[in-house]
Amino acid sequence: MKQKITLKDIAKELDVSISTVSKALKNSKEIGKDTKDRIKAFAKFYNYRPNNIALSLKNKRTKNIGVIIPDIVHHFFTTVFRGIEMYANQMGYNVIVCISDESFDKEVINMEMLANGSIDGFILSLSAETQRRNDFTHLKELLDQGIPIVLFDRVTQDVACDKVILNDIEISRESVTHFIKTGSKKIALITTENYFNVSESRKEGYLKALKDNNIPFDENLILTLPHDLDNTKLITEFFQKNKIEAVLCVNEIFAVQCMSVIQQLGFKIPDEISIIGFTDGILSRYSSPKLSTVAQHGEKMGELAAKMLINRMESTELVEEPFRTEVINATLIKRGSTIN
Amino acid sequence: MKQKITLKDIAKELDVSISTVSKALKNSKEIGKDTKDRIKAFAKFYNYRPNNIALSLKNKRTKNIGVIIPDIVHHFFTTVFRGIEMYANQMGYNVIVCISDESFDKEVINMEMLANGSIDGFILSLSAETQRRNDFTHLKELLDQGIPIVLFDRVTQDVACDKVILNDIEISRESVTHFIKTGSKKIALITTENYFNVSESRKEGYLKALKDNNIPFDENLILTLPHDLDNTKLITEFFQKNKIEAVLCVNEIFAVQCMSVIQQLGFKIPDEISIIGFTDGILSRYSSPKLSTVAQHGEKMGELAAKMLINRMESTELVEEPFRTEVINATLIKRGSTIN
DNA sequence: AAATGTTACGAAAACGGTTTCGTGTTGATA
DNA sequence: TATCAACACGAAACCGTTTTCGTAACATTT
Repeated sequence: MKQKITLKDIAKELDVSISTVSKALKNSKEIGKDTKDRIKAFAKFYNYRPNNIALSLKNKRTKNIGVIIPDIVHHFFTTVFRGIEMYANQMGYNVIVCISDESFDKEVINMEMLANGSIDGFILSLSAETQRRNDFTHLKELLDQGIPIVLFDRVTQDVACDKVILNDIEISRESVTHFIKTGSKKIALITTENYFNVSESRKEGYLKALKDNNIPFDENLILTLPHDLDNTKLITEFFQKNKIEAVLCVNEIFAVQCMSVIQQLGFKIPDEISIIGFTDGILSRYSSPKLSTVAQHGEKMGELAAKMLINRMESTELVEEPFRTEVINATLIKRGSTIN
Repeated sequence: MKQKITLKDIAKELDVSISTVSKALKNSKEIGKDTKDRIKAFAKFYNYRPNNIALSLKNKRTKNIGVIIPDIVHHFFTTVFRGIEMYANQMGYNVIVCISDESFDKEVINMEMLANGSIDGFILSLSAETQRRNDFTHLKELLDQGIPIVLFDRVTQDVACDKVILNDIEISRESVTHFIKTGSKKIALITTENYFNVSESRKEGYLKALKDNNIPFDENLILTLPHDLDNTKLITEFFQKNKIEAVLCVNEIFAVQCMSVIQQLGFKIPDEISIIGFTDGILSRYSSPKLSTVAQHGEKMGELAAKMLINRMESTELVEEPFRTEVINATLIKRGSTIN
């Protein structure tokens, strides 16, 4: 077993001081040419690499970013993560991921663990439970300790930090408007319980589009589904009870479930019923017909979040720049489940 | 801004030495009761937490695990990762993820970065390019430096370390046997280019099942598809040219693409053509009919990998235990795309 | 009273780097 | 020849812990 070589080893071997070795390897002009050459050659031969931990301790920065996401087995978060990882890596940062699993406690514990020196900053999307409890003291404390945070997608107004969000209101307004333009009037919304601010925003856009086009709002055309269950029955009843011409779903799972039900009931997609979902994932792309959907550009979102965080971490300004909230523009991808 | 408090701060404030503080907080009986109480109270009040970096430097272990996966936007890897994260977290480890993006260079660079002190061990699945090049010197060097590695799924015999794999051969034999038992004879295999040892294994199981049942192997019934393209045309031709009664696909994307094509061509699933895919992901569960598929139990695989790694890292044995290769038993989930 | 043991704490080294400052040896200048 | 930079390098502090070892003060034993 070849042990990793340290400055001390090199120093001893070449009979110079540790500081000389350190300086030589950084090409300091304090050190004479021959000494430098000797040291460099030796270091290269033994494949010397400085110890990251020692550097972190000395420099008081780790070049690690902490990412906390509610769920990794989820297309949107996965793409955001990929965006973060790519940009961070490119900038010489590593990414430590923790999964909060939608739990407040896990979110808190993970963040506190990482905050004790393991990372220089956080990127996170709030867990469902955190949003429900509306308790953000853990975030505030970390910010207070000078650890920068960037929130994405599931954010809150209650903490002052950088944020990246989707223009949920606007894009769902646009989607519903598309339904209306293509002749639908009875437009349904299938959503989740509303402690998610994103569901809330999507509903807001839905209502706005109706209002803009003088279509009366019908409470019965909104279906709220629990997460992760087989909702086939509820959806079937929903479509049997109501004469629906178009439906906006807040995620792609609901959307494909709808498609199945609708086809089962004998309606033609998109001629009789149009569908738009959220998240341009694998389901949307491989369903038949292919699902029209709102692309959330997760990768772009992750990249932007990472960029904002790294910017702030590396900023040398004495006065802190004001916090920004950046908006990623979602786009409506029109495929086979809508009349285009 | 509240700066994090250190042992030194406490020592100065309470007018004792740093060592006394350290010992008091660890409840050492070297320290008198009152001193201990004073220090503990103070530490608690100021919410003292030891600095992870300093601990890492001192203890020569980081409690971090490096995970290198080829692609995160991929159901199987995502579930494996979740398994790793859950177990690691539970054991007090954090997880640093790097995405190799199927690139040899990224795999090498990322591993070397992390190996310089950032992590205590690796869990990885080889990138496609690494498998193609058959170059594993980076792995061997790290092992040689005493850094433990656990390979999962995409492994190689060329490096001596712990491994976790799926019983690919057996499960695809089982799947094809199921086709045969339910009356199919003309059984196709849709696979990827074979530098993936997993594809290779699945093909082997396929062949074995045919042989066991005295069904002659027909080269024409194997379709090799490039990755990530729209393969609809190729698949359509394939089904038009050959009279096929059942098809095994090495992933779920191929499987749903097949389903679409088959339905388009007017065949009934599963009555005229049966399908089995690999990966029990979102696609399989929400297709119609629901896809019969091979569940790879990624989470279990990840958990096992993490367990093996942590075991080895924490082992105090002087003689190293021999390397093990553990096999995760995949299961065939029979749903609507097969006759059951 | 001397020897010994116990208690309660501090000094210092160590982990692996970076960086500031000091200094002995040159060679050039006045 | 005395003075002074410039050069080339080393000593030591520092980052925040843990841990070994030393020791002053007091108590106990013989």
